[in-house]
Amino acid sequence: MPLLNRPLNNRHGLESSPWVAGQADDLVLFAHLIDAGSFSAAAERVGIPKSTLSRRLSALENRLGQRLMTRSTRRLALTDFGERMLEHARRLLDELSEASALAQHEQDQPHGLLRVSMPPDLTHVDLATLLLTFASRYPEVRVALDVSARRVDLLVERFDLVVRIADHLPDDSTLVATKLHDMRIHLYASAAYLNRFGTPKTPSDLMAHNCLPLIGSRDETVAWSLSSAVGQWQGVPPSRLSSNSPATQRALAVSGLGIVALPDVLASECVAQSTLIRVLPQWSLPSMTVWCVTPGRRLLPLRTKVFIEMLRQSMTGKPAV
Amino acid sequence: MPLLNRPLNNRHGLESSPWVAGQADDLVLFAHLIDAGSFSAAAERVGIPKSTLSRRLSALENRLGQRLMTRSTRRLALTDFGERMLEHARRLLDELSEASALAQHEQDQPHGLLRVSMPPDLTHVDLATLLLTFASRYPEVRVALDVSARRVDLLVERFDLVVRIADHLPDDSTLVATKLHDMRIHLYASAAYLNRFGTPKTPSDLMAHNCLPLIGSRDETVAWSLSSAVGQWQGVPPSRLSSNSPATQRALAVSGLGIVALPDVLASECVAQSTLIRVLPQWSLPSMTVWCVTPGRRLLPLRTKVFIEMLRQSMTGKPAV
DNA sequence: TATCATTATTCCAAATATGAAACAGTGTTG
DNA sequence: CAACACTGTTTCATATTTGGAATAATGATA
Repeated sequence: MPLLNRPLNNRHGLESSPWVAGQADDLVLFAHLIDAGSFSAAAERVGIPKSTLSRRLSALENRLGQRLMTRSTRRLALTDFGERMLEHARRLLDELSEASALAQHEQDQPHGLLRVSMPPDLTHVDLATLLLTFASRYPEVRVALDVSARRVDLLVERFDLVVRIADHLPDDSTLVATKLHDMRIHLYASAAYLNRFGTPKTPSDLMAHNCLPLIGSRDETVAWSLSSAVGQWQGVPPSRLSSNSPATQRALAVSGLGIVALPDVLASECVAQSTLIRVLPQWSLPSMTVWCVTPGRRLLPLRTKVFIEMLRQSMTGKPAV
Repeated sequence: MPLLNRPLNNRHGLESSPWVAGQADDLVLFAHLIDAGSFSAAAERVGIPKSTLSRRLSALENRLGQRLMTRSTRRLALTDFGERMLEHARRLLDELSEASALAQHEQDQPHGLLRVSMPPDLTHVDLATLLLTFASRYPEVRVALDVSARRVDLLVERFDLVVRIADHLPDDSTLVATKLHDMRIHLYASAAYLNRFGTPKTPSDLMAHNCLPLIGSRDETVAWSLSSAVGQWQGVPPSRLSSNSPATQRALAVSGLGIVALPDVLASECVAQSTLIRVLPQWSLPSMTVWCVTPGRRLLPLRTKVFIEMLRQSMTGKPAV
């Protein structure tokens, strides 16, 4: 082991004392022992057998090179060395308790700063209401919401949660993608458009229509894959206008510019207002999935868990799986 | 388990957080990890394989219920929870370092208060010189010397060291008696006495002399058991004066009041000055042993070890066995 | 003074943690 | 842009630690 290129950024400037396995734990046990007054009492309080407690304190004394206390079977008397060591042990115990309390509180009550990134296309989620409800239900959580189409880096920007929309997400080793919602996608057009250009009866009829396809990340026009109980059809829809924003597509379709593929949730409002009409109602496109990307599935901050749950409910109307 | 009579003398008034094995240690490891900047560096600095470090930090996070940091293979980024936890972890590490430093210093340099109890009979040890030398050689040690004949309780009075004189010491499980020195005991009288009453030629002649026997703890006169190459003799010496203090006995003998049994070390000075003369020089009494009683043989404070060594040398002129 | 209730320690099979090497993934470099 | 150097994690035989029962020992009690 080269001593020369040893890292020098020690916080204390001094060579740090060598790590000894169990040292901190045993000192804490020592504090517990003295507080309890006897090995038996301390063992019970702490929840370990007294044999273990006895062995570990002997080991501690051996490592320290001195006795911490003189033990008769009936009485424990601190050595003066033990008395001085006890001060440190007590501070260790206190600090440990505070740390545990912090972890406990952290698990009990969601709080802290929740950093979320969302694509702008997620317009069918009523963000305003969602955030308002969230804020009133979890007053200790502040939310930093980033709405952008860019592919943010969860790690360097410290996001707790990134919402993505895609049919399939590349598997990342450190990140975990959870399915939030499956968006059923169907074709829609405005009544004005259909009156003018006619209503397609079969998928192949689409080739004679104006379509408003989604364009992918590399400007390629994505083909439409239609499927129904009858069979499948695939083709690149003829288009003169395309967009990478479903919200924009919807607006274009409402204006009567063509046939568009939209998630039901995004279209439902327009359908209710009759500004859009479903086209080829027996046929549907492959559903898109709303993903929720987090750093690891387990051990998420509580604020993240409750936010995800609220998102899921607002999108599906149902509680978690 | 009865919850009712649970001990209530918890220092915090609160129910103490449950003990988790390894928790304190792992938090310290966490502090080391962040200080080092990476698992590999921390593992090397701390002296454990990185696999162990990785496993233990995962376990810690599981117990805490949250991630402390997001790890890509190239970068470690603290969670904000981790950031808050780090404060506690750092304080734990600092406290542990101070405790280790205390133990280290304690082993390097004898210091502290040395509590010694001695019987007053140990007059042949030049205590003044001994203590003076000790004080100058180990300036960080203060000495509390208790000179008394009473049988002090090492444990409750917190003595580091009790010197006892006896032929045999009862075995105590928690205490340890080390042999410091064997005192040869012979008979002595003053020239004036021998001139007046004659010099005994055989042990039985003693029965016609004035003897100054030692009296035991219950005022019983202790019989003299004489032994020589020729044989053995035992008898209760006739006496009109007795004492429980060898120093007093010696003074009485010097004054010509009778024949006394004295350790050689106690008599040698008087013999050199011819104030005492050895009687029945072929015969000797069972030797008495100077014992050194300590709480346990190993893990004594350094001050105790060095004091015992100095005591041994001052009594025998030789270093330790 | 002898007995008793309770204490700390020791023993050893069973559970647990360890660590060298293999693995899988990431940012950098020529 | 591909090979590289180094990262954190996993694997699995090995070594260590654990804990229930037995032991040894003490102070209080009758």
